[in-house]
Amino acid sequence: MRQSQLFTRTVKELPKDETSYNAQALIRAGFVDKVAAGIYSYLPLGLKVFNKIVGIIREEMDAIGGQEILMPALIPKENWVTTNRWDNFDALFRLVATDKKEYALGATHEEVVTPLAKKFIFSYRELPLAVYQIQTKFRNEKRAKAGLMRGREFSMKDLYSFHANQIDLDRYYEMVKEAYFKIYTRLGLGDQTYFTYASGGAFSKYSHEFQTITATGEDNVFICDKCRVAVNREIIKEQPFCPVCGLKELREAKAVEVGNIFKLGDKFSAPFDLCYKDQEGIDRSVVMGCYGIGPSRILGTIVEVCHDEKGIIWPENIAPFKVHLLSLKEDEAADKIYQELIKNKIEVLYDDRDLSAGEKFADADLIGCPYRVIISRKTLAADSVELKKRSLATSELIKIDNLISKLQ
RNA sequence: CGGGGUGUGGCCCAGUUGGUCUAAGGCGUCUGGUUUGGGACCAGAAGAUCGAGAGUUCAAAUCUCUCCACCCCGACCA
Repeated sequence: MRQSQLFTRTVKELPKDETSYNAQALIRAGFVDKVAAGIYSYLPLGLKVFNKIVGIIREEMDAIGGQEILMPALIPKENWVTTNRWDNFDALFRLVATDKKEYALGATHEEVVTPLAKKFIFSYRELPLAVYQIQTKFRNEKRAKAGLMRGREFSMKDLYSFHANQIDLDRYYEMVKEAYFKIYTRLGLGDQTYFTYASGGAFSKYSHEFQTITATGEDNVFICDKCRVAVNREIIKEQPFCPVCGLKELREAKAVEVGNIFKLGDKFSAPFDLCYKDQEGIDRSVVMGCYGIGPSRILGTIVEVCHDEKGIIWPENIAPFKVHLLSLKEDEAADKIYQELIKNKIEVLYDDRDLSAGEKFADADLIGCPYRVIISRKTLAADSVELKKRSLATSELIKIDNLISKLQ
């Protein structure tokens, strides 16, 4: 992508009214645009990152047998009435159409997936089963805040699993847990993300969260460094202790919830009467689990975790481009290298704009591609380019002929 | 939802004891020129119903009322 053609540009001034780092950086760098409180547009750079996050999540869901579907955002009132949530779900966006029919925008999809499963699950032979979707959720949060961290419209991967019994749910639950760790590791959040014991909310008496440690997090957790697990402060009665080893000396930290997994049991299969026939021909309730990850919140979290005073430092797996190629008044040579990178399928943002070096450096630091390649009179005099990792302070001169192999 | 704060060209903002505001400056944009390894410089230009509505007044960005939006703290958060 030639930067001269890019839809967005960076801005120098911090956006007014945004104090969270992720909102400031993503808006300044042109990744997102705020439409209203908690409602954002994804611009070319931001959408590239978003799609990569979603791609990683999709691969790991497929790997544990999840089958991708897409359910509607517009959900009829009756579905919510069945589970008593039409009146009891505060954050539901309810709406009345001109023909007086009532709907709610999907805040979660148990009310759709359970009746859906009822159409295909009849026998123990069809279990277990897992379907997931990556979709936009709508929740009328009392207070949207912190950029992408808590929006009214946000993206969510929600996986739902269906089992013949609790034992099989427990088995699959562990598989999902492992898959989630793989996801966070691939997203570059592995080191600071903890499996966390939390309250079950309206679904069940307990649940597990994945919490990423960052100062801007909304949650407080107590970490056991020995077991690499955490406990959410919300379930602590008197003194915190590690639920795995019992240790009482735990480290307190701010964290953001980047995933949540629940054992639903028959909370939803019961009201929708989702049953199967077992080997004896007896009707039994399907046992369900649900598992969520918010790609939009993940995007904001990564920016909170991965940045310095100059801008974002994208983990390589999700960077909008692998390489930011800067031409310092040497467009002819830079054009050639740009074509060479494209030919070798290396994602490159090419700063071909007629701007001063300082501006190009500042933009490259702000946008945060993992590798910066500079072509100038100085480097060409040595048949070289300057290669610098965004995460490091040092740079090196390397021969143009060696650039591709160095980047592959 | 309770408390606090803020709304002025595309962006950041000055001005708010009513009067010389015909609204200043910076960024960005456009034109011309000089520059080119860390957000360069000179000259010129375009661009504003001062969040919206109502009111007070000879006179409102400035005062009053109502409403709206956004941010922060708290509560809530399936």
